[in-house]
Amino acid sequence: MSTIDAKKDNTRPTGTLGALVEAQIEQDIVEGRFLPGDRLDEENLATRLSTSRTPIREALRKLAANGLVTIRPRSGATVSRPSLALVIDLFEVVSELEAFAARLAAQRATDTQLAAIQIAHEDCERLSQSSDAGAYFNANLVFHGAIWSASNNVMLAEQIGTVNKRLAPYRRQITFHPTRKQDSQSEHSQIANALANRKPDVAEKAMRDHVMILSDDALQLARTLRL
Amino acid sequence: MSTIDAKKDNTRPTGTLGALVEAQIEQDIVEGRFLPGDRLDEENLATRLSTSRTPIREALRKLAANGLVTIRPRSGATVSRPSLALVIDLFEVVSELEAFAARLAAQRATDTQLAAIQIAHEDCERLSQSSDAGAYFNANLVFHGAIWSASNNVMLAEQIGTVNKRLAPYRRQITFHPTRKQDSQSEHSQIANALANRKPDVAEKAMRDHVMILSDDALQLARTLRL
DNA sequence: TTCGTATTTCTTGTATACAATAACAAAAAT
DNA sequence: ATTTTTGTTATTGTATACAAGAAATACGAA
Repeated sequence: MSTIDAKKDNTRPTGTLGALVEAQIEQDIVEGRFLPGDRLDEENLATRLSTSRTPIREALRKLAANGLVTIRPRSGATVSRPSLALVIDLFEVVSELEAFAARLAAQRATDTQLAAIQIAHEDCERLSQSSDAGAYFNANLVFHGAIWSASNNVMLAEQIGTVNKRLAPYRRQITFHPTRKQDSQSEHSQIANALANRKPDVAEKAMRDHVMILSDDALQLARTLRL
Repeated sequence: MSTIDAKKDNTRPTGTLGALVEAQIEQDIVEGRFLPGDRLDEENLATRLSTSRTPIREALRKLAANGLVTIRPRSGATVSRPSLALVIDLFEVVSELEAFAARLAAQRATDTQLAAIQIAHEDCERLSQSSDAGAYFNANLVFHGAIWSASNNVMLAEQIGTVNKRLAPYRRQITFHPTRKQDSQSEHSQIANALANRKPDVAEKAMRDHVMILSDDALQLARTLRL
């Protein structure tokens, strides 16, 4: 995610310590080193990142505003653990947003952007054969991110990024399953095709279906894994 | 907004001072007492709200995460003043989200929820005649909020709320214009009708058109007013 | 043993002190 | 007069100290 997600945040990425701390904790959550429900002890984090509690607190508050962290007053912060109902809602929202991004991309993407999508798609194809699950996961993100970006709507891309971070733990699980990779790639092909031919309706529907299938599988997996 | 927007935030509304401060500043921005571009001096706010800088800073960081405030490192916080391009993008996103909410509401709203929408619509009708612009603005929010809520997707309602807060200064301007009220009400009628008859496609399209018209007018007004 | 209660400890919330840097102003040079 | 440079001021960023409350533990009673 880090590569494509150079989102123009409202606080410059570099410069202040708090921003670095925030980025660090966010990465730890999104990349699965902190799991949903994990306690985020301020002093603990402060010593681990060798700062005081102040930047930690500010980072945690910002992450809470984005939904990645849940703060119970006077009782501490934990990695958010949304109920199944909320996860379903989040997937529903993101499928609609990504579908809209696909539609816009079909209408507005520059040829360069379309080419980037195509390349990302081919990378996915290639890596779907390989055994490097992590690499495939990243390539997958690049493909989706190329489409968000090609929508040429900055706020839309930002929103999708935010929601997806909250879903990262669940998306991760499913993308790593080998059986899903096959189907996923064929769905990607349909999307890439529709975009290349600039068919907004087709692209939108293909993307919505793709994310909804992903959602169903992720939720089923989450249930069996008692996640 | 405050009435319908009892959103289940990740930090309890009451209890901590920081949360109160945040709510206060957010209100000041959304309700137009702080304008886009206004400087938000920490010490200033601290004395005005009779606390120390610490809760102020935490509140500002959270508001920045939601996009309402922009923080330039070592240079202070201001009320966000998105470029015209970004405002267009935001309207595009919110029109799609609200359209989706209308679709879901047509599919899933309980009869009680549909009744609430109907009542909110009638309140709008009544107040559109009156000269109390503020009251009409609020009734308008209640109508829209009733639909978000009737989508029965908590995350969708939350997202729409967040984006709308960022657009509040622009939406405010246009809703207050008398000529717009007429058209707006007829559009509301179409939406309310589609929902009452549970026609998802019609409701979705009516809502999207409604918000897009609002967007166009708001942007045109913003241009003439050099907002 | 188990439940309830009181006490203790530990973590968070708030205030303040200090350090660093950006904005501002004044002065000098072109 | 304008621009550059330098010094001053003011505001933010970070660390720490203290207060208040929640969680954990130990103790006592049933």
